[in-house]
Amino acid sequence: MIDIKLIREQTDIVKKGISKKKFDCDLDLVLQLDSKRRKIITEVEQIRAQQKSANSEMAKLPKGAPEFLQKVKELKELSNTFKSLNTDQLKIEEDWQNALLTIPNIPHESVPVGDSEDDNKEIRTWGDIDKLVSADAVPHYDIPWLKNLIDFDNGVKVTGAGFPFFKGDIARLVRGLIQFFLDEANTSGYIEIMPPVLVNADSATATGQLPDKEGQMYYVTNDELYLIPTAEVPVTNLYRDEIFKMDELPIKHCAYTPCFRREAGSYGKDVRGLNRLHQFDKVELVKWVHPESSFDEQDKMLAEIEGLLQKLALPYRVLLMCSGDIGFPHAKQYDVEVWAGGQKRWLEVSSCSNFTDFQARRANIRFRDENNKPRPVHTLNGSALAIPRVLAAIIENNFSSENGIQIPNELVAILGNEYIKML
RNA sequence: GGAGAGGUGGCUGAGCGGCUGAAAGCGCCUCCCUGCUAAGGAGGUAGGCCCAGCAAUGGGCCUCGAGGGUUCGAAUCCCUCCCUCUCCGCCA
Repeated sequence: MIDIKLIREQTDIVKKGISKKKFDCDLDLVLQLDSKRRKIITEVEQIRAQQKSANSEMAKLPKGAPEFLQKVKELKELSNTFKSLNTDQLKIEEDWQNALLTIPNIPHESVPVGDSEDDNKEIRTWGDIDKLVSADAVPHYDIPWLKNLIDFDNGVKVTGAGFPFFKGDIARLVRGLIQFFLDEANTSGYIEIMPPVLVNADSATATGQLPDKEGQMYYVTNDELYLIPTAEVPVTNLYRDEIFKMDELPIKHCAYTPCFRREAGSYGKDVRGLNRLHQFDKVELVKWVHPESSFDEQDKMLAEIEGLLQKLALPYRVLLMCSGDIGFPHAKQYDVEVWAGGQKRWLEVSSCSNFTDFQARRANIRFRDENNKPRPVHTLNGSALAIPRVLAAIIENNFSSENGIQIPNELVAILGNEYIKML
């Protein structure tokens, strides 16, 4: 969430910031509830202070003495006043909190203003689409013999649409990609984590999935747990309620997890084959950094992500997302899209985001600054990378009807074979 | 899943209705002493919120797993939930 003091003291800046995003929220309501809240807190505290001092006077009197009983009577009245005021206070604070939770993060000044994905800014491309991509390229879902190795039909039977089985060399390739991405992250100094894939509502709220994306997560009603849509959720929450020493920052973690997304309402042409699954594998990078360095740290992370695609020789482009297209908790976001030569389109394989202090405030993750005072850290994360679309790009870009699919050099060392042959 | 025990500050652990935001010890920080180290001495060491102030800071309120309840008053009594430990059962 945004610092309430910032909302109070620099209302115009905050208002201007959130108006660049596309989320419905009512800043005036927050401010109105905030002043009601502060007013009632002052009243309640006055009563409380009276109660406390009368109480300690009474404690010195002999029990049952007339003066004692007199005090009890006096305190009874104070107590009743307190209780009714306190009820009002709790209600106001709850409303205030809920209103505040619906306010999105403010976009950074470097974020282009825009309404939709059409306003995103392409900041660079890498690789030669004609040179790096096979001339035989076809969409991966149009390669008949691959249906045995990427088995959607049995996925439908066993679970439902969007839950394929990977088999044989494709299963091995998926495993190889996970290992390659984790190894690269380790080399860059990210400590590896294997987190739980179910989280509670507190965790989902802290990272911003709740209340914003409630309907996008699978929910286990019996135990009131959510299946994670990304490793970001459990990994960021690892340090919920922690206070770091300044010299402990930056903290860097990587994690592989399956990710679960209901993708409600996103039917259409983009969902074919591997392009959009309900369950997919992803390696995620998460960093906790000093507020002053977070945008530099974000650029470093982006470079690490790009390095992965370069090593796999997959052409890609980097987009700087516009204010209307970045997420609820985001201050700045880059998307990295790989070229899928068969479909002849870009597929998003990574999102590299700076949440500034927005998540840290919700999750109560802080560090001690120069004056030893706790302050929220900045949190960042980035996919490195989402596997199925990388897989799609490898299949499509490296395909030849003669040799099958050529495995990128970096993965040959892990998997042993250079090609996935036609069955 | 069943039976019992328990959840207090960075840690160990006392308190079991008012004088306890919390004894004592450990750890950590500052200072003193000291040829160095060790030992010793003095003090300090949770977080949040509200008010005043440009700020340093000061005043107040809240927090003893979470949420309810009893009471003028709860870390302390009662209820519900969560978690940990021990034993039994079950099981990768």
